[in-house]
Amino acid sequence: MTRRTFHREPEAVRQQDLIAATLDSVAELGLAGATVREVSYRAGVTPGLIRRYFDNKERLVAAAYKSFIADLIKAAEAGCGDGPALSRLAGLIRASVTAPVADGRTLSIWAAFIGAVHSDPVMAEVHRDGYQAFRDLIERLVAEVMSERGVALSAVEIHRHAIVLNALLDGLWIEISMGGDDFSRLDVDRIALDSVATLLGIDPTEFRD
Amino acid sequence: MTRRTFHREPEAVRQQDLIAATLDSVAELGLAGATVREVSYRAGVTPGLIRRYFDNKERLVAAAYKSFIADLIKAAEAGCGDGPALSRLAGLIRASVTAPVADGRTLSIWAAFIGAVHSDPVMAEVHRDGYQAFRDLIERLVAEVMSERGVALSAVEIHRHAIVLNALLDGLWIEISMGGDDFSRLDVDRIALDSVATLLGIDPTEFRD
DNA sequence: GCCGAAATTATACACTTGATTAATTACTGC
DNA sequence: GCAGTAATTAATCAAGTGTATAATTTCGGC
Repeated sequence: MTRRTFHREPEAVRQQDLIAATLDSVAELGLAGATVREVSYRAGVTPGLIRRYFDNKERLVAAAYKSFIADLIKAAEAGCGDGPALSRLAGLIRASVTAPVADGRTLSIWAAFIGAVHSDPVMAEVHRDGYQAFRDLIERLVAEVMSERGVALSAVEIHRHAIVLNALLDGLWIEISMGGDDFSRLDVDRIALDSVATLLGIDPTEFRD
Repeated sequence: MTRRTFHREPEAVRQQDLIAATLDSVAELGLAGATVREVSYRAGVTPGLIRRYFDNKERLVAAAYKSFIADLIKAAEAGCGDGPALSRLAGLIRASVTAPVADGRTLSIWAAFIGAVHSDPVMAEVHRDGYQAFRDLIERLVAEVMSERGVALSAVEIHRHAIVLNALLDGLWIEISMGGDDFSRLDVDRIALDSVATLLGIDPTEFRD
């Protein structure tokens, strides 16, 4: 009747492991499948341990969602790189419609969490922050692109452009991640870039880099 | 110790009541909150009764989702009316960004269900069918609009337009339903119509009806 | 009016869930 | 090496879940 062996981990590592295990559970089994037991099993740990690192299961889930959103935005921003605003915007668009942002697992996790946003205030806050960050990023880029090209637009016009671009990218992201259609990566890039160019009144050939 | 009184209902009515109660529960409490007891309580009925009308709770939820999707598509199609293809497309767009299609409750229900699509095959099928129906509707309209205007496009070009339009409408629908921004209904209509017109290469003023 | 079939209720069961607590183990500082 | 502290396990609990079944009530046909 010997206990299972274990080894201690620094707090940050264990927390990260638990969050990763939570995201794995959510991706494969949905939010309802991310039980304390399932998560702890995937993390190679005992259920009781979760409570030492997260007050509630609710907190754990919220932390996982926060981490997920942060990674998503980080990946999108990384696609921007640096250089002229136009090519940064192109990079953002490409990143939004390509893995790892646009892929089945990411969509599954997003879909699972999004359902909890409405009924859980904590999740709602995390969601709102992340969403706004992405929209601000787009709006800033649009503004830079326009000023770079010497096109004078009012603040509301830029805002409107950001709304439309954001919607288009969201929609494309969902469509692509769902994988119903079978477009090659090249197609996806061109469709996204051409559409955004058209919406902004830019020559698509120039926009493709 | 007298039993509560009750009255019998025809099968179709009871089924519809249970589905409506399920959707209410899902809208307010999320999918996890739509327990057998909660649903039966809202339907003014006893938990056990559900089993007479639906084999599983899973079946009940799937039926609710199916009904929800059907109503959504019906509402979108109703916005089309009849007449020239261009005005039917305009009607579809308006319907997509206006209540009851675009509103908080609808989004909540959609979000709650969408999370279950990945892990539940039955839900996946319902989802796929509804999604494809909407995309086909758009594709057909685009084709008609183009032929109506004497613009010759290949099948793949029309398909691409449908993909982009669908994405844009989905994205706008989400944004509007979330209600983060505060645009008036007029703004919403104009933004959606102008964007679609631009994407299709149509003069926006002509498109607004 | 009453009888029988069908709908509905009431109750109970087995299971899973998140949470709690005490016992044990691994590791750090000396 | 050793002691003490903190992390981890193990075991248990109460609450809530979906499901099953028997007891009741409603209501249409006669």
